[in-house]
Parts: sequence; structure tokens; C-alpha cells
Amino acid sequence: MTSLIEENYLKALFHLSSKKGEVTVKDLSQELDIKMPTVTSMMKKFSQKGLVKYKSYKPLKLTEKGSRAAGLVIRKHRLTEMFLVEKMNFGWEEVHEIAEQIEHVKAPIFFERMDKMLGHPKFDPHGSPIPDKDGSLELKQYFKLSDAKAGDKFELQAVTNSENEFLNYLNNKNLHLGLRIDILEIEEFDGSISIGFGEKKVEVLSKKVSQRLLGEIL
Amino acid sequence: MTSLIEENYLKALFHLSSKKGEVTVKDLSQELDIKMPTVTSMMKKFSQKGLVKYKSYKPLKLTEKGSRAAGLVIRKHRLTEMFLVEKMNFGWEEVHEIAEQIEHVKAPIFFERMDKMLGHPKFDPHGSPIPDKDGSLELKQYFKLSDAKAGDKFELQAVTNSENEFLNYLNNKNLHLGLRIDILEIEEFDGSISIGFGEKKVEVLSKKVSQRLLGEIL
DNA sequence: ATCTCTGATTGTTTTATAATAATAAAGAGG
DNA sequence: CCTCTTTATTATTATAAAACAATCAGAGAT
Repeated sequence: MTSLIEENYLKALFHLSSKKGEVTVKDLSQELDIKMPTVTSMMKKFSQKGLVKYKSYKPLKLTEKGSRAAGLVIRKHRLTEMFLVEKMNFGWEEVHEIAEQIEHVKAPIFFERMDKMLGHPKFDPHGSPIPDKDGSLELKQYFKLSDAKAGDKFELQAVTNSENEFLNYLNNKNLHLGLRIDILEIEEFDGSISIGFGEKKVEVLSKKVSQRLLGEIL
Repeated sequence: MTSLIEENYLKALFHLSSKKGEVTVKDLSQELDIKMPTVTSMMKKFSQKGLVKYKSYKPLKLTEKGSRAAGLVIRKHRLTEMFLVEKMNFGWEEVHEIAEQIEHVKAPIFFERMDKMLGHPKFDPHGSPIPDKDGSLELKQYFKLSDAKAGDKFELQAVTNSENEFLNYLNNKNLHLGLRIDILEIEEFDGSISIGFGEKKVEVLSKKVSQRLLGEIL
């Protein structure tokens, strides 16, 4: 059995691994807001359980088993987020905290039911892919809006970052997933980008924002 | 903040209180399958928090505050059960275990949303009343089917007991809440009862069963 | 090659929840 | 009213997850 606490370690490992493949004790410590000694001892336990490869003073690596276990937690989280948005009318900015708790429910049938009701979705409300029933994930290659050029058409399909503050900003600007955007102009000086979409709406987005918007150039 | 563990103590206190008003340490101990000394020390903490009235060697009593706190936990549980049955197509025999976990979610908005989606239900799938937003409960007076007389008409509205085994028994006999039942005959010898319902269905129920079926004599 | 700094580990302590063993209070039967 | 059983309490210990303090390892700079 993996406890709630272990599941949180797994999630953090998953997120950090997706960037670098290897994870340091310090990274984990910061991500979870748990002191390094505590992390070290938990990693020994994980190593025991075959979830991570661990050598003293060396970076951690998720094993195949650990990776699948982590994927399953992420799956539960993302299915829950999707359910909250699609079936319970929550906004995409509200669901993270709630899903954070529901994801730890020990009742496979509950998540299977969600999955079924949602028609086996491949992405969560922020465009992040949902791992399959084995916990494995095929990662889609997105473009950043910041990499598009003037004249391109862009479909917004995901965000890199799901903090409340950012999502509320997007809500205020009526920017949502699935939106088709015309890139009008890019300001060389600061990398800000002028876009047009919907009913003649025009907005200027800072580089900070456009780097966080992912999708496809059409 | 009331932890998951404290919520479980509260629930147990609520259930035991509803019968006798007062609860002994032993009762609680058995209900929760936790040894008496552990219960004693938790009750000191509860007393500190003003949730129970506690004097050494005397039975426990929920305070007003404790009673409301307990009611809120029960509310979350029962709303969840109702949601699982009504919105996610689970059977009434499946929902208890799942709700037992979801009830501990710390996100009032989540339960409010369920409540709204369900149209502010007054009863859970087993006919148990759902406490209001303050945690208070008006208890309805039910009759037991075992107290009905030959010739009576009876509407099944609740069950006293929600164990899986019993609910499956009722499922197999097509006995469900809302069903109208004709009491055909009562066997003096063992208290078993012959009933008719639906499409000319006739069944004989043991006293053990009929005592667990609650409702109204029409 | 050594010094120093950062990151990692060990060893000890804390907190919350539980258990066991030993003791004390209440209540029941004579 | 006293003894015996049941129930409750205290005191100590256990376990999991975390913290803090002190030490240790390794990488870069001198």
C-alpha cells in the first residue's frame, strides 16, 4: 500500500523527473517543503520498495516501477480535475487543490467510473496528458506561443503552469484551451506578442505569458 | 482543524450518541477498534477543544459544538453517498466505503457543489437524513416493517443497517427505497412476514429483515 | 593539493496516534 | 458493607513522519 504521504513524494518525483530525468534530494525537499534529512530517509524506504534507484550522495532516479506508481497518482489527479471541470462545473483554476485531496482515495472503481463518464479523456483541463491505466504517459510535443512568428495561426492546447494567479489572468483575457489565435506582431525589444482571436479581440501578451502557453502552429 | 482521525472519532460519537445520548469509552473503543487508553487520551483532547463534556470515569457527552462538528462530517459522508448513487451510478451497496474516504476532503465548496447538483437532498441512499449546513439533524420518526399489521400498506423509506451483505440481499429481492408494500400475513410463531409488491411479487421476510426496514404506514 | 561551500547524511528530538502493562474507580452480587 | 468484575485511567513504549544540529562528501577556486 502506498500511503498519502508516499503518493505525494511520488508525484513530486514525477514532476521533477520529467524535466531532468534525475532528481536531487534538495529538489525534492524544496518541491515538497520538507527538510532534506526527512527526504533522505524516505528515499531509503523508497529504495527498499524498489521505487527509486538510490546511492548515497548521488541523484535519485525513479525505477520503472516507481515511474508507473507515480504515473498512477498523476492519473488520479488529472482524471479528478477533468471530472471536476466537466461534470461538476468548476473552473480550471479551482480544481487543483480539490483534486490534490481526492487523488488519494483508495478505490480504483471510483477513478474508473470517472474515466468512463468522461469518455477516457487524454488530457486534463490544463492540457496536461493523463497517464494510462498502467501509469505510463506518452508525452506530446507542444510549441510555445512565444516560439511562433508573426502571421502564424496557433491553437492553444495547454499551459505549462497551473497556478491560480496565472489561470485567473487567462480567464480575464478570455484565453482558454482550444482557442485559435492569430499572431499579429512580435515586439523584438521585450518579446511581447500581439494576438488576435475570437470576435476581433486583440491583446498584447508579455513574453512571460506567451512562454507559458502551449499548442500547435496550424 | 479537525484531522481525518478526529473526524472518525466524531462520527463514531455521533452514531453512538444517537442511541443513548451518552457514550462510554468502551463503546467508542469498540466502534473504532481502538484500545481504551487511546480513546481516553483523545477524549481529553476533545474536551480541551470543547467537543465533548468529559469527567474521569463518567460517560462522555457531545457538546453542542461537538455535535455540530460531528453532524458536518456525517453530512459530508451522506452527501457523498447520494452523489455517488445519483450522479455516478453506483449501487447503494457500493458507496459506503468510497464515501468513507471522500468525506475527509477539506474543501467546503466541493460538498456545496454536490449538494446543489443533487437539489439539496434530505436523505441519503439508505434513507438516513442528511444534516444541514450547520451540522444539525432533525430526526424523522420511522416505523419498522416488523411493527406493521396484516392488511397495512407500507412505504419503504430507509434501512437501519447498511452492511453490504444486507443490501445485496435486498437487491436480490428487488426491495428498494420508495417501494410500496402490502402486508399480507404475519406468522405469529417466528414473526416472519409475507409481503406483496410490484408486479404481483410475493416474498416472505424473516423478522430479522423486517426489523431493519423502515418507513411509513400509509 | 588544500580550502571552502553546497548538498547529503547521521543522530537525536518532536508530534500525533496508537499499543501494553499496571493501577484505580464504579457498580453488582452476596 | 465488602468483594469481584468491569470499566477507565496512568505511565510507559512504539511507530511514522517530520524537524534540528552536527558531521561528512564532493566540486570549484585558489
